[in-house]
Amino acid sequence: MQGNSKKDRILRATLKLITENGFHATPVSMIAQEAGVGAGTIYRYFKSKESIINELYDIIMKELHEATMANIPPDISVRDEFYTKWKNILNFFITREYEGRFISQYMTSPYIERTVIEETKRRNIHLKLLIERGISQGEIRRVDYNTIAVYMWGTIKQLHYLYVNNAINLTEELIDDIYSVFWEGIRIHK
Amino acid sequence: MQGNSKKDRILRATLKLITENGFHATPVSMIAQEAGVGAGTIYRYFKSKESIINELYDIIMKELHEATMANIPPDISVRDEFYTKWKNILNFFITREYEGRFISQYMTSPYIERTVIEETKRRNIHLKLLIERGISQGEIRRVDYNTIAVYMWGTIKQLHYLYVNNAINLTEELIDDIYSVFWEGIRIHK
Amino acid sequence: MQGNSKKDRILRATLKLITENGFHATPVSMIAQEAGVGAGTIYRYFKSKESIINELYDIIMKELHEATMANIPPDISVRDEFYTKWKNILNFFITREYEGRFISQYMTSPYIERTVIEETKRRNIHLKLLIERGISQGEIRRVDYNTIAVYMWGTIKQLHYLYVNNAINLTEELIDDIYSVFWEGIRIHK
Amino acid sequence: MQGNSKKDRILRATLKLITENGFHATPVSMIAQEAGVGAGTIYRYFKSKESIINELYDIIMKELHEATMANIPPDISVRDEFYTKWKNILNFFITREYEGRFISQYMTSPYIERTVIEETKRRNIHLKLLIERGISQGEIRRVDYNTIAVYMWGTIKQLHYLYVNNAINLTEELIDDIYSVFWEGIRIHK
DNA sequence: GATGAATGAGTCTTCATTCAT
DNA sequence: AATGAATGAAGACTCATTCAT
Repeated sequence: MQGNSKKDRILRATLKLITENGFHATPVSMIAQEAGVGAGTIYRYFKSKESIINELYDIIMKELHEATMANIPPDISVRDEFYTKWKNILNFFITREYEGRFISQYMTSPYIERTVIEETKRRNIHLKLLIERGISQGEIRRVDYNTIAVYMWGTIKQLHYLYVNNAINLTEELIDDIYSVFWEGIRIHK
Repeated sequence: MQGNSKKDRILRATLKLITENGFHATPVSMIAQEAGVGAGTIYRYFKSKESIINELYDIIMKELHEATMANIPPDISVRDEFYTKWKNILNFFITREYEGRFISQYMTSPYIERTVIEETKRRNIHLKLLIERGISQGEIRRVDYNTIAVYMWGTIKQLHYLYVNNAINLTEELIDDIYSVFWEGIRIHK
Repeated sequence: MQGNSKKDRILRATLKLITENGFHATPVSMIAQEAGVGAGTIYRYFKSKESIINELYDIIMKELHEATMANIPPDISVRDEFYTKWKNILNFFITREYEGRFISQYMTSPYIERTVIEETKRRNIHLKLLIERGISQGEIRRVDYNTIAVYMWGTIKQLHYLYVNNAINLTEELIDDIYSVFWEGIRIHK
Repeated sequence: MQGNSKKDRILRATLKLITENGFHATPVSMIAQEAGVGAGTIYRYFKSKESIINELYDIIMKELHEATMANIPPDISVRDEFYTKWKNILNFFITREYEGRFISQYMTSPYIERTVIEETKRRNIHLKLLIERGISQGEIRRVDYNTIAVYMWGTIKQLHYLYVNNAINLTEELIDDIYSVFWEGIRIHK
């Protein structure tokens, strides 16, 4: 999606316009114009307007996954791995403006095919492993995988929601304050 | 909205259909049919299709607020007040199927007038007071209000998201497990 | 139409609103409100919205006719009768703002039943008699009745058109200048 | 507007239907059908239904102006220039059935943008020059420009009105009779 | 008689998608 | 492969008219 192929330009145009205006306020003709292609051309690369969204969602979720896994050396501690991954995801949402808002908007939308739920689960396996490692190493309490997932994603999505609606000032202090509750909540207090 | 007036029937029909199909996949004519009124009748009670949503959102947020404040005796402990309110909100999301999904979908939508953000802030004042009480009574750590807000809402919204997408089995154990992380994360470990 | 009966109030409201806004920009409900009656009440007095127009047209044309015949003593000269009647009509158009504009707007409209053409002809008989008298008395040239009619009405309607569109400044000089062309054009130059 | 382009066909269809039925009794779908195009196609060429009218009015007024100026050799006499132009305009109204009725109907309508009034004034400059020439050459009396304008247009519009309503039989005799009153009224009787 | 809430047919307009070039 | 003109189905909304009260 970083390239300059027609398909990439269509995807980027869709991401930008749909994030800014919403799905129904973005006609295909507008996407075509922003992408610098003919309206008909879009239908060479995508079956329908909806399918652009689905492909976009898939790409962005892959990118999010990659970003999540960055800076995790093989010998990283449980504590650091949790922190690094949480921060990786948060950074993705905050720094990649369009992508972050796009995920928020379309995660709950009826346009996204329901297969992505499965896909997401599959991509979260690394988290399951991390939890198991944390428990077996006596670093964290014996909490459910879903519990961790709820906290990892729930905090980030809510933070992001407040951020894009200008309801909060996103300082390092606040971010660390928020993370600390999560970590204090799951770690074993020795 | 529980009544049988035409207006109530329109609101209920809109809530159901829009939650199930989305705003743009729900023609006004369909709302009229579900409500058992003529299409034109809708415009006696609402300025536009969009304004139905806005009124609906307002009503539901009021109901959510009321539900949040239930079962809070004056002499309740900080610990119990946190738990009760969190459970109240979660219960509202889980048991009021349409209302919960509606809030999730439209919280981020462009249809909702931006004044509701302020309204929401205003309604959350009780949470601010609770936090202050918890801190002054030495029950919880000195955490930011926004941190608490992120956890209260973030966990519930994510739980709800997984629930309506059938990604989790919502047992009492899981719910308590999830809540415990929050509470362990903010309470002072004596 | 000067009275205070419901019917009169409906007619007056229609005249005002329709002249200012046009037929299609004036809903029946607006007429009802202006008249201070219920919308349904209008249908006790008129078969349809269109029929209000037709009745209105009929009333106004009668009033115009009466105004036309004012100040004509039995022994008036041909010259004075022409002048007085022309001025009478012009005055009606200019001083009765709504009525004048109403006639202009609806004379050519498809809402007016075509029977009024006959009615108008019938009402113009006095003009035919005047012409005949003028010719037999050697005051005016032997011109066709239709010619006179074209001038009487054409000049007034065009003057009125320019007047309501603020295209001219309607001074006594201009009015007399205009009339003089007509009179000089038909009188016998002795 | 004589061509066979889609735009021309839309303009011609609108002229015909709107003249026969009136603006509000002519749905866009009907125009599309008469023009042999899809309803949506109309909006490629015109911003709105109203804008078709405005463009139409502009085109027709240009054509009327051209027709008015026909057959006027540079050395034409004042008398002949008056007559030729008057006849040119009358012929346009009579022979171009739709155009004539369209002008009559929409000259006073609220759909026509008010800028056209100015445009019309501008186009009538040639008449001003003719009057000045007539006065300086001692051919016509010192009458106001507006007086002449009232007669030129007033007579034609009234004649046309009676003609399209079948109230008169438009013979050459009548036409000349009518014109003679105007000319006798303004010329200097030597 | 009077009302005005209710209706639903009818209108303009948008826009995803097609297809001739 | 690429285009963009053309389409027409579909949608929000208005309003003349009806009818139960």
